[in-house]
This record gives sequence, C-alpha cells and structure tokens, in this order.
Amino acid sequence: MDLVGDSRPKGEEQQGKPMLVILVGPPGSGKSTFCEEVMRLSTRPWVRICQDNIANGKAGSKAQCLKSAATALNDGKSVFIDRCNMDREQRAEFVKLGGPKVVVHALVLDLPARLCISRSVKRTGHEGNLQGGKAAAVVNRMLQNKEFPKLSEGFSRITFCQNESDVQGALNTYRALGPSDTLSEGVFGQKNSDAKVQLGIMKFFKKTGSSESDNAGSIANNVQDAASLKNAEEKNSCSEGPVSFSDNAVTVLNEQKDQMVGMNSNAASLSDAPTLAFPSISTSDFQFDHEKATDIIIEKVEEFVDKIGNARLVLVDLTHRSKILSLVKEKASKRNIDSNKFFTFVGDITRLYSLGGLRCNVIANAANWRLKAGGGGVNAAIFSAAGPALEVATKEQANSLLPGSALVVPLPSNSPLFIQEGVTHVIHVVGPNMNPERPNCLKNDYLTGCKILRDAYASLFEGFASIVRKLPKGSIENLGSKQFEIQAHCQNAPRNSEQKIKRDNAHEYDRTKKYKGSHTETGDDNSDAIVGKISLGSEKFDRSTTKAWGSWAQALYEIARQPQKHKDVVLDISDDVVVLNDLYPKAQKHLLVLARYEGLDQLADVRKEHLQLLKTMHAVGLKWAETFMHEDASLIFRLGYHSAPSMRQLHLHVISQDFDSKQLKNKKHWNSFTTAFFRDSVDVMKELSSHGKARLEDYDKLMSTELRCHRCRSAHPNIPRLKSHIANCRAPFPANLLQNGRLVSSPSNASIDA
DNA sequence: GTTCTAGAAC
DNA sequence: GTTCTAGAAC
Repeated sequence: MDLVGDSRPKGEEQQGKPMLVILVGPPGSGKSTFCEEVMRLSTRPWVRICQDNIANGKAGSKAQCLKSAATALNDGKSVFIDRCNMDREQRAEFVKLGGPKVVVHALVLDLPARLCISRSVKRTGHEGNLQGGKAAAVVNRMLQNKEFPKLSEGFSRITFCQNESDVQGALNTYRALGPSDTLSEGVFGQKNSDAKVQLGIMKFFKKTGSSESDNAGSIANNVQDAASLKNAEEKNSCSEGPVSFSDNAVTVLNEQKDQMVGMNSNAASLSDAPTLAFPSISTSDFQFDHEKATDIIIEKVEEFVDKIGNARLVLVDLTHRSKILSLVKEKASKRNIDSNKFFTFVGDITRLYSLGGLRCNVIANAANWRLKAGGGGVNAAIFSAAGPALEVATKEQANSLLPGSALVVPLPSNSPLFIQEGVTHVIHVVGPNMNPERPNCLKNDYLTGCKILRDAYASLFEGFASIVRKLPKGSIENLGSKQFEIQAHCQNAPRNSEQKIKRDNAHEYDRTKKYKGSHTETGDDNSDAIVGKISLGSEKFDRSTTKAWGSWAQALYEIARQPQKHKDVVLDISDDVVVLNDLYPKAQKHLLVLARYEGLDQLADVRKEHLQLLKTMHAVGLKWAETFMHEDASLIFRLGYHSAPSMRQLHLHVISQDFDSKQLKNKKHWNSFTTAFFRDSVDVMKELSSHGKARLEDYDKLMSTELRCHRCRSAHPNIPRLKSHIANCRAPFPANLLQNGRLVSSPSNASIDA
C-alpha cells in the first residue's frame, strides 16, 4: 500500500480544522501505541481519548468519551478515539462529532489475530486490564463481529493497516501533520480481507478403523457453512431473500389450494441442504398455549440453527391460516434468525416434495407416547403415508417414548414416504399434554409443560443434528445410506403434576457409565410403567460405554467439531486436536487439549489404537505448559484426564498446580484434580500400551473424600480453609507425583521438591 | 460443567 | 447472623 504518496497535505480550505481520528481495532492491535507514537513527535495538538482510563485513570463510559472528545474538538484540538470501535454502531456517535468544522477519519488496525492475541496476552498493567488468556477470548469475539468502516458512515478518510509496515506508514503520515495540515480524502490501504471465517477446514469425523466417508461430509458441510454465511450477509442488504420462500408458498397456496408451483430461486439453490420438516408439537390435540409454544420453538431453533451447518429447519402446518406459523414467522424475523436455515412452510408434511417442491430428508412426527399409528393429525398422516414399514422400524427401536424426548427412526427404503418424498428418517417426538381428555395431562402446569416442550424440541433438533453429522457428501442424493447411528434421548419427564416422579435416571447413568442401550418394554396401557424409564435406540449401534450426555455436556464436542466457530476460547487448531482455555479455569493456567475424533467421548472409550492420538495430545499439552513456564518459571503443571468427565469429548487437562482460581469452588472441583480420579496422561499412555485401556477410578468414592492439600496432604474442613492453606503451602509434592514425569516444572524451579 | 438456594454448620 | 455445602435445575 502506498500511504505516503496519498497523504500529502493539501487544500487551504480545510486548513486549521481539528481532526477526529477514530481508531478501529481489537485489543492488542496497537491503537494506544499508535496514538502515543503520533503524539510523541507531532507538532499538532492531539488529545487521546481512551475509554479504558477516562474516568480518573479507570475505565469509563462511551458517553464520557464522547463528552471529552467534543470538548477537545471545541478547543481546536485533534482527537484520537482510542477504543475498539469494531462496528458501525459503536462508531456512529463519534462520527456525529464531525461536521463543517471537524474532519473525521478512521484508522483501521486490521492486524493478524494471532499478533493481537499474543500482544494482549503478554501485556501486563494494560489500562483495560485485559490480560492473560481472557484476552484471547475477547479478541477473537471482537474479530468475529468486526465491521469495517465505510465512507458512507461519515468518514472523509479511512486508512487500513494490515501489517507492521502499513502501521509505520500511517504513523509517518499522521505524525507529519502540522497544526493546520490536512490529508486527502478517500479509502487507503484496503485489501480484500473482509473474511471472517478462515477456510482452513479441519477434519473431525476421523473414525479410526472405519471406512465411512464422514470426512468428506464434514468438509462439504463446512464449505457450505461459509457459503450460507455469505448468503446471510447479502440478504441483509437486499429485501429479496429466502424469507419470501415461505411467503411464496403461502401465496401460491392461497391461489391454488394444495399446489405449489413457484420456487424462489434462492431457495432452489439451497434445496439440497439436509432439511428437517417438523410440525408444531403439542399445540394441536395436546392444547398447548400457542404463544408459549411459539416462544419455545424460536428459542430452540435459535439455539440449534448454528449447530447444524447448512442444514435447514422448516416448521410446517397444513394451512396458511395457521396461527402458529404466523406467530413463529413474526418472532423469527424479530429475532433475526437466518431465514436460509429456518423458515415456515404451508403444506402436508407427508407430501412436501411431491406437492410442495420442498425437499426434506427428515420429518418429525408429533407422536403419542406409545408410538402407535392412528389417532389423528400428523401422527396418523405420517404413519399412514409411510406404510407399515415405519411401524416395524419404530417398534425395533422402542415401544414407548416419554414426553420431552425424541426417537430417530431410519425409514426403510420400501416405505412410500422414502420412495416418493425422499424422506430417510422420521423423528418421533412426544410433547407435553395439556388436554384433560388425553393421558398424562399436565393440568395447566405450564412450568412443567414448557420444560417438557423445550426438551422435546431440543431432542428433536439434536436427533436431526445427529443425522446431519452422519451424512456423506452430497447430502440428499446419498441418503439411502444405512450408516447412521441411532441417537436416542433419555430425558424423562414427569407425566403428571400430581405424581412425584423421580427425575434422576440420567444421574444414575452418569454414575454407572456403562449403560447398555436396551430399551424398556412397557407395551401395555398402564402408563405408570413408562414413567422414569428410558427409550433408547437400537443396541447394535451402541458402544460399550454409551452414556446419556446432557445438553450442557456437549460444549466441547461442538468445539471439537467446529473449532473455527469458537474463536473466543480456542487457542490452537490442528487436524487432531483443539487447544482451548478452560472456560472456568481451576488454576492460574488451565487448558484443555481436545481430541477431534468422533466417538471418543471420554477416557473410557480410549483404546490402544488411540495411543498415537494421546501422545499427540500430551505433546501439545506439554508444549503449552512449557510456554507458560517460560513466562513464569514458578508454574508447575500436571497433565491428565478425569476418570469420568462431565463434558463429552475426550479432553486432556493441562493445569497449573497453584489451584489459584476463583472458579475452584467445591469439593468436586478439588477432588477431581487432586485425587486418583485425575489420571495422569503419562500413566494413561503406559496403561494403554500394556493393557489396551486406561484404569478408571470410582467417581462417588473419590469425590466424597476429605479435602486434602495436594502437597503436604493435610486435611481441611472446607474449601475456603483449604484454599487459604494451599495459597501458602510450599511442602514438597508427594513422592508419587515426582516420578515418571507426572509433574512438569521449569528446570529453573527448585521449589517442586524443596 | 455452572448457577441457585435451602438449610446445615458454625 | 454468616458461611458453607450439597442437591436440583439447567
């Protein structure tokens, strides 16, 4: 870029005007340094306004910045606005300070994220107090939402700096300005760099010993992710978009009853994306309040729409007079939900393709708890359209389903629904019942009802997501494939508000860890029999350690699948692992090295063939520990796995042994890192090569053990007392930890066994 | 995994 | 009265 050539002072007419320079850049991009460097040598009167120190040296408000800026400009001074100003909205009020007497510039410090992060991580005593690992998260989050300034916002000059030499150029330009010099107008230095998503696509579905083509599927999904992101962005600036897809459908149906002929071209290009068509659950026969139900639909759609790649969710109802559809449409547009990924559609859910032209590979059925055909509404229609094949396939999996849960059933290829409509899976969902004439009525208990309905949609969408994840490249065309894993949901919900019903089955599974997915036979009309029991998918798909993971336990799994979507916590991504800061660190330094292998949920799943992966994880963890020890030689690390983790997806903890963290709050936290429950990585690897699997320690026993100092082994009555003890205990570590490299410390650290 | 909070422990 | 834990809910 050629800053110098474009930046000669010019034009008498503008002379003497104060200049307002709005800096744009994340923490660590060098905004403050830039201002200081300019001011150090400039003959122009500059004022730097920094939100981090505007309130007597402390962080202040945007309003304070605006006020100070206005005052300084009035005094004839030029002003730097030294805050991140990453989006148009943030900048707008500052731009308004410009006018006939003030020129407004933007200076964009668009430096590599890595550089900004490493600077902000390293800095100490920064005014904004953004230090350590949190800085990385903040920088990443900001970069994801960055919005470059445009002249149309009201800037007369915008300078982009994308590397150090650009910055130097801009520095020279601004530094050279005398009190009455001006700069030429326009945009300088912008390169093609609006990309927010790096297309370095990582493999996730790397099943060892499997020949499935999941790799390709994963890549395809990711590429389309980026494409649909682009679509979504374009949509914002033009009134025509896939929103009109559903509107089209409505309009056409208005005129032609049941026939839909017109298709929006935007929609057509997306029509190969995996699509789930679902009816509104519980709002018809089960008489659930429509307002509440539509709020829940929107809530759950919002939650899942980002998790399913380019896949689409379509709420279907038979008539354009549907109150549910109009409520949902209204709420979806208010919430700005991507209409490429979620829209409403009027039509018969069993004939969406043949009559509506909408390709849906998966449809949801508002099932009854017995999973039986008949009744009425959607359930009757789907069972009837799918033929006996669906009944058989359903029965193979379960005889009943609890309210709030879903059951994925692959549709046999002889089903008419498969042949004519291209539907490969039906997901049965049972919602809460508010109709006193139907079994298990909640008698207007909407507290319970809403929870069950939320669970129902979450289970439905998670079931769909599990299908999407298994799709080979080309999605719908290849859906005949029988390679799917059945995902079943184990929520159990109170059937009746009067009955006190145990809801702790999931916890029991947590503890046993080795639940085999055999479903429960109920098969009779005694509805009590179903309560508290589990309907799980077909046994043949279950691994030996299948465990019911709650929705809150999926976070790491999602990060492993799509680390690029979690830049706020992720530090490093490779083919095999993702490194991230623990969201709730239990020590000064606490990282997770996450395995990127589908199916490796926890240590119990690890076998000999994963040894190389574990070695990689260990090496990566060690490297980060060493990096931290280089900064602070007093840090001592331990690398290991929890015998029974709470979060799904195998992860190695890299944790410093100070345990100096506000997030360490309870016995479980302490005991999970300081008892035998914590399996040192070095031991795990050894056991793996000698015995083919790692020893796992008992959760209940170890979590209830007394609180003991990890160094001197003294016992303490409660967490606060323990914490004040460990803050000062410098006893040598127990002998066993000093062996075999279980503890990792800097060579210059003598305190480890002193 | 966390958050919230009732009630136990002090 | 305050601190702390532990269980439920998410």
